[in-house]
Amino acid sequence: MGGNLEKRLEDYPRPSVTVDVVIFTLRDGELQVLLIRRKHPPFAGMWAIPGGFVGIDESLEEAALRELEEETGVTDVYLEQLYTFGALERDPRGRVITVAYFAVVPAHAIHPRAGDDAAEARWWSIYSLPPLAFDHADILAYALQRLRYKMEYTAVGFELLPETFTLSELQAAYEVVLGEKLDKRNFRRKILGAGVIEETGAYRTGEGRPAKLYRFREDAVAEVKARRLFP
Amino acid sequence: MGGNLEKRLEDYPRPSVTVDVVIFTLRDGELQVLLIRRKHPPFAGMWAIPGGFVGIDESLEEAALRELEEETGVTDVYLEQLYTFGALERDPRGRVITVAYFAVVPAHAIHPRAGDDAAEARWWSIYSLPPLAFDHADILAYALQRLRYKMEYTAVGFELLPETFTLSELQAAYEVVLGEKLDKRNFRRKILGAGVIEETGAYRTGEGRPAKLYRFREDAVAEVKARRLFP
DNA sequence: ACAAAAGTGTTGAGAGTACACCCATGC
DNA sequence: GCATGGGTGTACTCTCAACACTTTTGT
Repeated sequence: MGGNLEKRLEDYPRPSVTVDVVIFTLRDGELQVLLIRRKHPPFAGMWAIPGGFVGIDESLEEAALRELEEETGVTDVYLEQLYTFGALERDPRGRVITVAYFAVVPAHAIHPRAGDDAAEARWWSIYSLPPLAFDHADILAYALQRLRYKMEYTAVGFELLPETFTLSELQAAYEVVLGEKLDKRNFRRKILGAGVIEETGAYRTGEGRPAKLYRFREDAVAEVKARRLFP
Repeated sequence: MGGNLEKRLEDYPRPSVTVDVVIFTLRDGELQVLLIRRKHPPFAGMWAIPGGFVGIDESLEEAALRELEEETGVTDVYLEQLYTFGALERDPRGRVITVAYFAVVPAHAIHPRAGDDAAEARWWSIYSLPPLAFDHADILAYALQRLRYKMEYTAVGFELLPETFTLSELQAAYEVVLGEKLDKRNFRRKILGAGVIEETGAYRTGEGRPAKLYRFREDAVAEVKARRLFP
């Protein structure tokens, strides 16, 4: 800001501020989101994106991480600010601005749990969502669009997988999120050529020929060299 | 949100919320931003990004448009939400969260004017900025990065120019923002091939051969067909 | 031996990049 | 007629996309 003040902060009416965290994972071969069922009005009994009020002594990111930890028990995952929604009538109780985040977590190592204010918490396929409270359908749609975009141009995809994985598993993850089939040879060439993964030396056995296991290289700079519309 | 409540909104401490608008234009062959000099503490006398408190009865976008109009007198320009900054100590007066926007305006048709709370308002080259109040240097750096990115993959560049322009003027605008020289023949081929501009039929005369004037085609869908990192 | 999944190369098309000269006007 | 900026084409390289068979294991 830089605005009008010789008045004090308290002289201006203040809105309430919340964070909402759209949590994505890969489960049962589908892209899924974690939703909670609201215990209290407004929209009691309806499904919603997990979130809550920003404490006066915590930053936005701290608030988002706290909500994420409360709902899933996980820390140290991919979290990114999405957008801030501030329409006047988005909350019937009054003026509430929400800062939306999105998180990408690996399906294993998660124990979703209902918070104090949630009657229930569960994963939903992005293709069969229930009606959502507030403007949460808009938020979710926007988050999904952003995730797909990020998947194409960055390395977020790896956040969906366990630490080691086979190339077929990686390809399947990309196919699910992007919603399209990919060519196996082209996929392998491109991923290996990008130099963002490395062999662990181990193999995964099962039906058919054993597959090499790979891991994501933390030091890899996943450069996005996209063709530009202009010049 | 979806959080904890049977309590009322008023039971939670509320932060103050502001909007800040980074306003870019092209002037004197340079990319410039509009800054205001603060009249009141904190940071009185220091330069800052224009902004102010969000009214309790206006949406975030309405607040940003209002600030933009107050500072420049322009309406109907490119405006996009940038990021929300919410670190605890960013404002010495207390807890203030700011939703940053960035705007791109054509240099003509602007009369910058100081608002009530600003002693002065003027354009600054992005290459020689004064020290800024609050965390405004961070906000500005982020806005610049986003503008450059958008320039490459979308048609925001046209927002910097008047309604009609020559291809050389357009190329110069791109070169200034991107900070690199572009090849004339390649630039022309690509722009014309994209089908986003059309001839007006008129010419601009001056020194040398007259240049065809073009206008941006409103109906043009500036498709961003970028090469993807993955697959 | 057979089922199942892993792994592997080549070719044609399209886009990007580099590069140098002629054209139309004003003075 | 000359200075000034406007306008034009071609060759090489690289990336993308399409496509089918061999290899290794478990049963």
